[in-house]
Amino acid sequence: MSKLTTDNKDVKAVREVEKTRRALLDAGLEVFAAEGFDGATVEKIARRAKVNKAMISYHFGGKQGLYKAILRANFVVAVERVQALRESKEGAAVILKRFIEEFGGMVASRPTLPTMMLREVLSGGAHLDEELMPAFLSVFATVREIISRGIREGEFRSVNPLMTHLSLVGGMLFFFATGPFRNRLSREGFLPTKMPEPGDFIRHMQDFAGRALAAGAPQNQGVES
Amino acid sequence: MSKLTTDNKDVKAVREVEKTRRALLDAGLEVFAAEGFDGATVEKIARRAKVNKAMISYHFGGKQGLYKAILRANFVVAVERVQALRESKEGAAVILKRFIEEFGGMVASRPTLPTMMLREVLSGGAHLDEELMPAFLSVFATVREIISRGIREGEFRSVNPLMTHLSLVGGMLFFFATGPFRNRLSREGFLPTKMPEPGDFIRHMQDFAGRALAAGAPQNQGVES
DNA sequence: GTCTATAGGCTGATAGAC
DNA sequence: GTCTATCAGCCTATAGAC
Repeated sequence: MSKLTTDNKDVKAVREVEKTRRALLDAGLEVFAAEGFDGATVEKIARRAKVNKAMISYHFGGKQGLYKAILRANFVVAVERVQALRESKEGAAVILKRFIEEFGGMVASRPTLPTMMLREVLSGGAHLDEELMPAFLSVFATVREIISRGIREGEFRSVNPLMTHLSLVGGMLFFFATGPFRNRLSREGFLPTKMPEPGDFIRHMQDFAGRALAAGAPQNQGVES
Repeated sequence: MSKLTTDNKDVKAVREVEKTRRALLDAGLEVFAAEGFDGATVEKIARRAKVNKAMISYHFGGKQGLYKAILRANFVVAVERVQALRESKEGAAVILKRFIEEFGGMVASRPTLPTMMLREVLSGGAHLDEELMPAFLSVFATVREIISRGIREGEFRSVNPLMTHLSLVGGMLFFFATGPFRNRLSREGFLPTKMPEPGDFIRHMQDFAGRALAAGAPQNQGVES
């Protein structure tokens, strides 16, 4: 930041700085996900990051700045991974399965991300500015596009892409975001069932969506009302 | 509260009291849903209820007391409606459809309730004590029971009831809780599609789940990996 | 039961030393 | 870049008058 040229001393300094920035981004993701923007305190984040709390203002311009930086940093990778699916030449059904799998993989490395996304949507996107909103929406738009293409090409039956995408993404966000809650219930004996693993749910969702979207008349829907 | 016998003057007074209590419960539901427990302030709630903010402590023992009272008041009706489904003698497929419909109807009268439920789950049930937890869980348990019964009686294929219930309830909570966000997007021109009505989504979900759970092999799943 | 005024605690931000 | 000390603002809760 200080000079245009970079000597060895600067490199070392930059590395140190990046370390505290990274620590704050990681700790903030955890705490914001667990307690929400208002529930989280800068002191708790700093403590978890093992960094002085004044560093939050110094590096990110305050609590809100850190929050937005966290969203930005995590969305970038999410958007890139999903965007790649758009260019696949395979059938829509295959791409949809792969999207569900990608989503699960993304979550595996950052389990708290779906919680942040869900909180953000619940608040009406209160912290999404003109820069973040497009990235946020592009993930959703991709799903709708896959579905539309599947309908056009005859692989899927004629469903409403928006509602289908909402039930799909909603179900997945819910599953992953509520993991901690299920664990608590299991620990306290409220849920006797054995807990499903992320991989189990991925397969469940692929199967569930695949059958729900398959072209052709249903074989058995019980009763038609 | 003051006497065991009740004369006319008391009746009138009780009515007045119930009015402010009710106003606070209603206003609190809105504000807590929109901003979360930590984001909401007692002053904002009192202002919306057109009541003095000291009344929150007087009637509910504070912010937290009001919050729990809101959860309790709303869960009672939800649990009762869902519980009734449990005793139905009809087939599981029909009951499941009816549950989805009931859920939609419940939300129609209180659109902010799913948001509160979702926030509660995201926080790991931070505000659910020994009294509220069973009510909260009974709604979820009912869905699992319907699914299990459908499998046992051969109407549904052999799915994992917990994961199925999560994708179902998650999808619905997500749809209803994100209504305000979708409206914002639509207003700002980010979502060109026309907005789906609650009734549209109910039908979509009934169809979606019905096909996904139908017994028998799928007709077209694209590719089996 | 309702309202006003105020106490008391906590939180985010920053000035200034190193 | 990092840390300590401090401050100003906001928020919940309540004492006390009506």
